Amino acid sequence: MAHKTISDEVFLDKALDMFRSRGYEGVSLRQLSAASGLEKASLFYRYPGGKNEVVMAVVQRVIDWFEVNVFAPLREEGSPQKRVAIVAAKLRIFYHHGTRPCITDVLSIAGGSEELATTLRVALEAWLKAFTDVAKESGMPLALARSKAEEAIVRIEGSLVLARVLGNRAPFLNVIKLLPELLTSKGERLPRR
Amino acid sequence: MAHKTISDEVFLDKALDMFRSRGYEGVSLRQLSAASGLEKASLFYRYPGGKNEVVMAVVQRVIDWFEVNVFAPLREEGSPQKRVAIVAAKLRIFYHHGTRPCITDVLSIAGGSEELATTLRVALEAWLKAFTDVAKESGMPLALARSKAEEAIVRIEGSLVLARVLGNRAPFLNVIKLLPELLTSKGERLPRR
DNA sequence: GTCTATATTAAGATAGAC
DNA sequence: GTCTATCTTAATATAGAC
Repeated sequence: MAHKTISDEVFLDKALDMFRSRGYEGVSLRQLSAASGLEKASLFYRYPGGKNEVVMAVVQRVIDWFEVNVFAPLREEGSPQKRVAIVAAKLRIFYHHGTRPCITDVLSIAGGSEELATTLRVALEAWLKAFTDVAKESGMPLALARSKAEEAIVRIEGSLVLARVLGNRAPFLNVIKLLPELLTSKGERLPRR
Repeated sequence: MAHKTISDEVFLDKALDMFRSRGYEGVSLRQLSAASGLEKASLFYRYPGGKNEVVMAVVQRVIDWFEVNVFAPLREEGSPQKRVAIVAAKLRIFYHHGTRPCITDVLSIAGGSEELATTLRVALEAWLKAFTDVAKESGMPLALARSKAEEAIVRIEGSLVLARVLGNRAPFLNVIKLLPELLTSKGERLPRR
């Protein structure tokens, strides 16, 4: 086999793992080439925009994953508590139980394109809105729901930083466990509209 | 003036600002040269170990700042609440009211030396210990004090990530404001030993 | 659609003049 | 103690063979 190939999905998963641990500036096309088995020229054939186009495809794949595994389940039937618990389990897996950084954190460090920064901002705002909506539905007034959603994401992001620096996953696992009680009011539940 | 010069303090402050916003891989010696007005060869004269030695000097300067402005004030006389409030104000300034990232977050992204990673871990553990000690002194049992200290740092780090991605400093300013009540028990105070 | 080969620019780093 | 000049390697990117 003189020529090697690799599916876009497998390639982007490898690229995701590299970008989320080393950042935009920390991943070179040579490294992407070595990890995928494809020559650099082949990467340019698939992604004519070069590294920026690769990282944008990676981020879009993450956004799609969040839509399916986080945003959609939060809109399903069932009690808000139950929906949040399901999503918490998904997030635990996405972050490999705290052993993988958040790509939004790592890629938001300057170096990437304006397009990348904007996409990350929009994606994080969507996450914030999804958490706010479920908290509101559990019975909280909007301002409180928004505040709890912020606190939840702040604590997920912050605990992943601690996990990376200290090698201690406990704070992350703790936040994931607390997520249902953090995001849903324990009082009376409002009927779903 | 054919030759230019710059004090170590001013140079390291410029370097700190660059490293905390762009990360280790995102700052080149050429950029450090341009920002300081010194040629690359002059930087190697001052820091023979190259970029790693520069970043280690930057980190040591931050550690020294924390010793003077965070750790020492937390050991002073006065109520724990008051001491934490003083330190909170210092931290607000260090992070430029939420407009500058945490260097521990940014530099812990892979790319730097093992020495750098170890130094960041030790520094963050010292911060955790300082917060744990003041929380314990305010009357909490050790396990609770440690948990509150973790939560405080998690929320500082996480809110700085949100500030960077969303351009919204409110969550950071909120955590800084909450710091005294987060880290000190509101009940009876134990007498200082 | 992947390859080899190459172009161009920038990276980290050093030698030696002043 | 800073400079100019240079070295070596690696970065992004493209041309053209297969």
